[in-house]
Amino acid sequence: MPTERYNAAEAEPRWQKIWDERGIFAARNDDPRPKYYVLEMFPYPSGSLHVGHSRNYAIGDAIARYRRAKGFNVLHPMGWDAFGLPAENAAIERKIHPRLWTERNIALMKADLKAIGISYDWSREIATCDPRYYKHQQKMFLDFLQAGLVERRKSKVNWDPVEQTVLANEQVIDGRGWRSGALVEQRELTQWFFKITDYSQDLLDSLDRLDRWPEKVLLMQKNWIGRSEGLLIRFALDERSTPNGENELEIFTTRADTLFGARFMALAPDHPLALAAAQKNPKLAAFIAGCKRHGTAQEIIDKAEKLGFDTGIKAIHPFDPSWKLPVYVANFILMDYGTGAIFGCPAHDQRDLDFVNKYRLGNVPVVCPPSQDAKTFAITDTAYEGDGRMINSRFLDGMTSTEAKEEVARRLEKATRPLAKTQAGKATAPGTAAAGDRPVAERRVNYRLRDWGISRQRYWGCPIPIIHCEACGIVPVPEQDLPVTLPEDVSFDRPGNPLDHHPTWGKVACPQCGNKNARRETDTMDTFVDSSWYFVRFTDPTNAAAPDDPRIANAWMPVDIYIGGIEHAILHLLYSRFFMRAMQKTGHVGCDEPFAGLFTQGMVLHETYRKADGDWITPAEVKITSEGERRRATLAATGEAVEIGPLEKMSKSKRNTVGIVEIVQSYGADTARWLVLSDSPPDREVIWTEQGVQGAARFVQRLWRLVNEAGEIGGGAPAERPAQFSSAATALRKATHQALAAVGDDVEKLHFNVCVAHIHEFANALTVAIGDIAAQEIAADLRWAMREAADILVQLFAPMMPHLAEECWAALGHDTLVAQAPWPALQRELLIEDTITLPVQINGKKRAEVAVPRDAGNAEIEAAVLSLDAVKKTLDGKTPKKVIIVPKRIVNVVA
RNA sequence: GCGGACGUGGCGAAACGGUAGACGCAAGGGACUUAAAAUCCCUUGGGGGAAACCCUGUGCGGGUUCGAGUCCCGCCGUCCGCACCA
Repeated sequence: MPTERYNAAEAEPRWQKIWDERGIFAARNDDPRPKYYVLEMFPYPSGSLHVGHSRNYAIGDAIARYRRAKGFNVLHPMGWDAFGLPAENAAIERKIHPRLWTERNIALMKADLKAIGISYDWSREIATCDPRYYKHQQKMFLDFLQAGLVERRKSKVNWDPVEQTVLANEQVIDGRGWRSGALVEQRELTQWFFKITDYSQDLLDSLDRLDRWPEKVLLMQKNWIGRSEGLLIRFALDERSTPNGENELEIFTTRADTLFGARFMALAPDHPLALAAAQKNPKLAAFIAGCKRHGTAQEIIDKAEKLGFDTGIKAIHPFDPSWKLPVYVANFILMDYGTGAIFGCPAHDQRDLDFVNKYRLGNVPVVCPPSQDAKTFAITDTAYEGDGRMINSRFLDGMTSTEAKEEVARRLEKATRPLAKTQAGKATAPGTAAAGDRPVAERRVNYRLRDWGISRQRYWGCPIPIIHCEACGIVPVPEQDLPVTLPEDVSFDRPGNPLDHHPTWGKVACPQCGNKNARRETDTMDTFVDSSWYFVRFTDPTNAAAPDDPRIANAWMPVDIYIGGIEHAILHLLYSRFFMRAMQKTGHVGCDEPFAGLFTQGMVLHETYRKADGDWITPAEVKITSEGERRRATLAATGEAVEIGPLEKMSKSKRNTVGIVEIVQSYGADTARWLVLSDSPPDREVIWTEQGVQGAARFVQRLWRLVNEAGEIGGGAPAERPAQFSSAATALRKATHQALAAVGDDVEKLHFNVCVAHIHEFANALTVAIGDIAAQEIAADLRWAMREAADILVQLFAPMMPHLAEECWAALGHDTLVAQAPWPALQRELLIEDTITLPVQINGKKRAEVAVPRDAGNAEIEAAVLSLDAVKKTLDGKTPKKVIIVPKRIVNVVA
């Protein structure tokens, strides 16, 4: 039968149009079937898509289509993370308005997503730069403010003096602004914060409930939150030595056991006591200024020498009033962790040891490692940071480190000292001032997690709905005035925030007192805010009155499977988890975890190509020739030699991308989708090669031929399932149902590469079956089995190659859509064999096989095994020591 | 520095503690073609053998087990995350 080649370029748009016209991917909120919410991280609309981007959409779509077939009411929406800096950069570089640039990119990328046939419910499309979206974000900001989850306070930021804007840490490269190249300054700015630290413990504890998240991500979040238990200790200061009579210094430590090894105290350069001392000591002031100049680049921190400055202040040891400790300002103490002050125990902390060795302060070991003799144990240039027995520690001697920590805490909790006259360092227990005496120490849990600063001095973001009034202070924009929309007429011809320069936008009357000279907040929100709740908005995307309808949101949420890159393992996912809690607290939703399941897909890699002059060349411009094992690349247009470079993640900068449009036009979307799902486990990297594309394209054609051949044989089959099947028909049916069982299992586990292998196996089996019967008269039962095989084969690959599947489905005579067909019912009885073949091991090495009835007892199996020639030969008449029979798996004879 | 993951043919990879290398790619041989493409068949971890088969093999060294790619301990290597976090 001459079957024409499958023409993807013609067929794919035709089926996309039919899906679209029939609206079959629209999810209804009132559908009674069980829900399944599958979501791929929405993209930033940077331009057009390349096949590297397509992988997470291909994964998500395979899941969505499979779940639909399994009878779920599937929500599979898509939108645009549309605010952000690149739009402003485009405005500066190309003189195009950020909104126009963004809208144009959305149109381009939407066309790409449609061209690969992802089954989205486009009726729910949202863009975060749409006032109909950010209006609700502003409302929630105000709700959070009222609920005490938003704070305004001073904070240190990286300030680019040329761009006149705040830079994120990752925008600071070697201490310079990534665009301007200007030396970045540390500045104090008043910023808005979301109080994510209110939820530190909850965000940590709840990780245990996220049993469908990758371990790696859970661990990264746990480390990021960074809980540590310790002791907050109030050291008395010798008032005669302090600049303004300060008499107390609070420190945080996790190693209270090493208190008798203390040699010095150290303050962060921006600690209040350090600043107070600097006022009276110009040399100290100069030292502090020097510390601030150092950037935050990791290389610098790594190699930076531990530097300190002796303030002359003396601290008094909590267990010995006569023991005075010098107070230094040191460059390695961070103001925003703990209290910004420490006691230094050099013998048991490497940084402290480096410090004392520089300033010759000496050390006293107080923890003796189990393997060492207390009498001779000494520390020179490597601190011992492990556990052991206490030495040189008075009443702690002989205890373990753990016991000593507990003993110190117990004693210092009971000890009290009068309330500080002048507090040095952070206040710790507000409201206890009236009580008079306070304990010298408190047990304290500290977290690495910091509050989330959301202020950005940018135009293209969600305006913060606040008005500053000289009389009333901070005034929320009244709800009826929301949204606060961005002005259209802005210019980007000078540095800084265009909203600041706008002649009229910032001027507004105070909603409370009517003061005409009030001013709008000109900071906009971090774009991570936009992406922290969009998944809720998808449940009710056109709701004009509220961010969502809690009844609808609660029915859909949480997202059942969220698919995206590992690069979002911390910030986006942590912020979203916080935001759900804040939305729950303010009555917008009823659950706290947004994503029940998470899947982080691997990158798509491609070779890189470079000309002699160093310019990167795109794969499309390169011609590859092979001479035996060697591959050679030339520039197709000129024949110029091109160097083949290493595999890299597809990226614009290395130009090693393959565009969606070009691949869809030359091979079809299904080929591309198949390739990115087939070669590697989806959480690992996959390599895009021309051979891979050709292989996938060949398989597309092979499936098309195979289905047509099987369909022709199955064409004359009876509608009803025959009562009896011949052995050939039964064998085919077994192969069919084995494939069905395996593929279903693979998709559930998201093992798409194994799933692909099983489809290949089934295709191979079907090819053999067709070859075996081609010449014979074909009985009705075999025809029926062949049609069943063809139908199921098509349904198995339909989630991954949906267009080809529709074309095949139609060719098989169906007048329905395979996208709407229920998943085939598995006939388990076909998976059960009457006789099973067990491998037989002798002393753990496979030596033979034995065929036994499925329900054979152990005695019967043992007898069969012992009668095997290979076994008899080894045993040589002796009785085996043991025969291990693992039911339906293996037999091991121990000789 | 701290934390984690991984290490299997020429390559991408499979393998509930139970027959290591499924499936694909590449390579080689063959069929069909005037020829090419497409398609189909065969071979392909290493070593031995005419063959049946045998030996060996999952980074290295130990251990647990009837049985280890898989579990435990110690090395070596690669990758990732965090990082002056007291």
